[in-house]
Order: sequence, then C-alpha cells, then structure tokens
Amino acid sequence: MKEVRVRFAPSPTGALHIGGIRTALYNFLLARQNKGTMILRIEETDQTRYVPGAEAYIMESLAWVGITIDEGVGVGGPYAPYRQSERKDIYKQYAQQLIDEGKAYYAFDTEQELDAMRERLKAAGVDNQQYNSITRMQMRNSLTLSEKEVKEVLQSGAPYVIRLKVPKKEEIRLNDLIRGWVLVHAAQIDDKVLMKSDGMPTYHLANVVDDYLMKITHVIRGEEWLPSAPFHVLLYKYFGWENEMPHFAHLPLLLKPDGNGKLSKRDADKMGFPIFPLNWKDPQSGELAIGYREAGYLPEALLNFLAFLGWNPGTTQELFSMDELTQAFSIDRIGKAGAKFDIQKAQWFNQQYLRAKTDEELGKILLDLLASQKIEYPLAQAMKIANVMRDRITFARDLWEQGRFFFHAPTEFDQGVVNKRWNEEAVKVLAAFKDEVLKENDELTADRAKSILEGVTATLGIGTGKILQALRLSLTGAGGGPDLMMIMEIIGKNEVAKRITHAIQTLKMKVA
RNA sequence: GGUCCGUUCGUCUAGGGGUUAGGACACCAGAUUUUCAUUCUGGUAACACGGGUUCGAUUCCCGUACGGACUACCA
Repeated sequence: MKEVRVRFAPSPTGALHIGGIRTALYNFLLARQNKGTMILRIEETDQTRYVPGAEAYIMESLAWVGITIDEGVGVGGPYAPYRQSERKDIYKQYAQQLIDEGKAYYAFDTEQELDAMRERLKAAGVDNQQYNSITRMQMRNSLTLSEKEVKEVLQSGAPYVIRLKVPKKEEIRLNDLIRGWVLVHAAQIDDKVLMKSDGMPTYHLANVVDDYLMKITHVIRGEEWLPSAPFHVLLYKYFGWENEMPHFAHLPLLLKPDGNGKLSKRDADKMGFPIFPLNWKDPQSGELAIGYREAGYLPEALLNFLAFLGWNPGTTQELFSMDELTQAFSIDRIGKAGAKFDIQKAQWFNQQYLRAKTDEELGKILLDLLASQKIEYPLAQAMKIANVMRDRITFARDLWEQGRFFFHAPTEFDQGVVNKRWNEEAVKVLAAFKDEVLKENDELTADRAKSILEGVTATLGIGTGKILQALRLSLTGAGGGPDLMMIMEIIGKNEVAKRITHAIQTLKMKVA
C-alpha cells in the first residue's frame, strides 16, 4: 500500500481556531495509524492578510496539544520549501504549462470591468454572475484579444491574472470519503483565478500543485472547501494527475452553541469560552484572547473533546488517550452534520483528566499556581491538598481558587451559615476544642482532631454534628468544602487555634 | 438569488426495514456524605414534515421545510 501522507495547511492570518486543531488532529490520527507522514504546510499566498507571529502560534499550538509534525515548516523535509510564498516559481511554471496547453488563459479585466459584468448579468436576470464559459467571451482576455494584442498588453507590464478555462459541458464527480459521490456540472463552476496579478497563486492552484508534488494521499479539510473541490478535481485532470489525485474528506463544521452558523470568535466571547488553543494577542488591535491552555484546560482533555465533535468510535468509551484515538480512529465514522460546540462537555472532559492525575502531579500543578501568588509551600502538603480537592475541581486553578483557605485565614464569613449555625453552644465547644488542640504535643492529624472534638462535645454534652458547620465556618469562612478533619491536619494546630480565636472575636457581636 | 452539503433527546451521538430507539454531557429526584462537592440509583427528553416503496419505515426513494457552506485577484 502507498504510504499515507497527509497535510495540515493553515493560513497564518491570525490565531489558529479550535476547528483547525480538530482538522489537524484528524490528519494526524490518520497518519499515525498508518505509520504515515504528517506534513505542515503554511499557505500564505495572500500577503495582505499575513499576520506576523501567526505561524509561530500555529506551531506552538500543535506542539501543546501533542500533534507532532514529521515534515514541513519548522522541521524541513524532502519537498521543501513548505511555505507557499517560497514556492512562487513552481506555481508560475505550472500555470504556464496550462496556458501553453490552452487550458488556462490570461485575463486583463479591471475590477471595475468585472463589477460591470456582474451588474449587467444581474440586471438581465441571470442567476449565475460568473466569469465562465459564456461570459469570458465578452471580457478582455487572451481568448478574445488577438495574439498580437495579448503580446502587447503583456509586454506593456499591465497587470493580468491567469484563469482556468473550465469546460462548458462536463460532469465533474468526486468521491468524498465522508459524503460519497458529489456531482457538479462544469457550467456551475467559474473560471477561477489561478495566478493573481501580484504573481502569487490562489489557494486553488497552490493547493493542488503542492499536494501533488508533496505526494499527499488524503486531503482532510473543512467542509467550506467542498464547493470548490470539483474545481480542484478538474485541475488534477488538466494536469494529467488523475491517478495521483488524493482522497478527499470534507469535515463537518463546528457550529456555534446557540442559534446557527459557523463557530466564531464572537460567539466564543459572548458565551465566555475560549476559541483559541493558546492566548493570542492581536498585533493589530492589541486585544488579548484567552486560550484553552491559559483557561486551565489540559491538552489531552481538549483533544479528546475535539475528537468527539464529528467522530465517535461506535462504542460507549469516551475517554481516549492520543494512542487510543490513533487505534480507534477511522474516517468512515466521521459524521456528516455540523456539530454544535458545547463547552460543558469540554469541562467534563477536563474534570475527568484532572481526576486521573496523581497526587504528585496535581500537587506540582498547585505549587506552580502558588508560585504565581508568591506563596512557598511544601510538596508533601500540596499533595494532601490535591488529594482532598481532586474530585471537586474542574480546572487546575480551582485548586487555588477553591482552596485559598489552606493558605490564608478567612477574612469574611458566610452570612447565611453564621445566622444558621453560629450560636453560644458552638462558641462554647469551639473555645474548648481550641484549648485542647493547643495542648497537643505532636502535629495534629485528621484522626486526632476528630477524637479531640468528640471528647470535647461529649464532655459538654453537645452533639458534634450541631457545631461542625460552625467549626468549618471559623476555619474556612464558608459552609461547604472538603473534609474538615483533613483541613485541620493540613493547616496545623496553631493555625486552627488562631482561626477559631479570630472567628469567636469577630462573630461575637452577631450572636447577641 | 444560485450551487452544493446536511437534519435522531436541549447538546454530542449510537442504531438501522419489525428495538421498551441505546450511551454521554446538561437538567431533575432519591440515597450516601452531619455541609458542599464526589459517588450511587432513578427520571424527564429525540427519529423535521408530506408523499411513496413495503405486510411493516425512524431506517430506502422523492418532494417540502429548516439549517449550513460556498458564491473574491481570501484562504
């Protein structure tokens, strides 16, 4: 069997969108599964849209989620260069070949002339206002001008483009791996521009030429390319590359969560979730967009989530590592319909992956979080916190945000709990408990804390359950949280005593 | 407008001529947890519509509706 060669070919016009990551992932999985090659090609044939930093961003994003590139920009390879701007001469040569063979032609029409043509057709009630087999004969191009005139215009240095001469009557068919046979009549395809007046190729030419030269076997890309795919097939035909033509697979789109339409940055902002893998600061506006990484998502969780948007293994298993995805992936299990983006499911995946981490892994993550708060803390303690917090968090940062009380005594107390649970009985127990705790010689363990507390309540003849909330309140300021005894073990006896004392003082007035 | 693509619970989806139409997220309820979260158990909830074909259609075919993509010298 032929070696599988796939490519991810983004355009560096800004940050890589989450949908792009999914496209890259599917390509990557197919490559890995078949021991093939994953290629990164940068398609920046439009200089006006080029954004500095976008290319580096793309590469960093792919690296972060664990999609490794075998060949292409950044790593090199036998078909270099992999940046389309550096392959200008190649495209020119192929465009010339089509001209020579009469399959393409020069067109000299100005923008105004093109507009005028569309207006004219529109006014005449023609649905299809295209530059095509009919209209091209009324325009200024090498088909309508004499050979001598064409030569003159070319020599005068006037701007021109090269267009493909699409046949009038022909049925173009393409067998999409996801959608099956797609038929299009050539009459519905326009004479697309192959070479722009600035000497750069359009996507269509560059894409086909590169895929052919780079021996690409599978083109997996977004559905937005489906309408132009027949045109690409035609190009392969014109070049005589039909036998080398890659398989096409047009992926369903990622849709916005509410309403309809393609998922956009605007929707993401509106709904409050990231759309880019990494933070992205727009060099034009200076605006910062938060990325999944910075929002606290684990790369493996994001990947797993994305993999399931449009694909599924056909079993009930949902948690897949990259290796497992590689095993299970198959193009024929990709769905046809667009998938609405549901951030809640992404959060669930993140939760699952967070839980699967060891105390040590999670403890270290907490230490990083603490470092940014300028808090130094022992790993052994951080691991204990990780252990009690694990099942309560969705994001790594919740370790800090929901566990502040481990590091700072509460400054405020939940009023609802105060009203309900803070009373004289509780104060009595707490004061006695504090005294007992301070008498301890050893470090306070959870078990020890519990027996001391039970001793105190037994002596005073008050039910332990009645004052537990008050104790929690005094230690954390809130009415909910992880196991209270463990909290005491982690913060230590002196801190326990200090906080109880402080709470009794602060809340005294409120009882009366 | 035109061309192309699509349509199973709110969402991601499985399934496929005869099923109690399955799972997951979310949601709701109960149990456990003296709290909260977790966990467990249970529950609400879907084949867009109309015609065919067929003994039988959610499944196949055709329409309609709805949605989407494309319709640039952008990718």
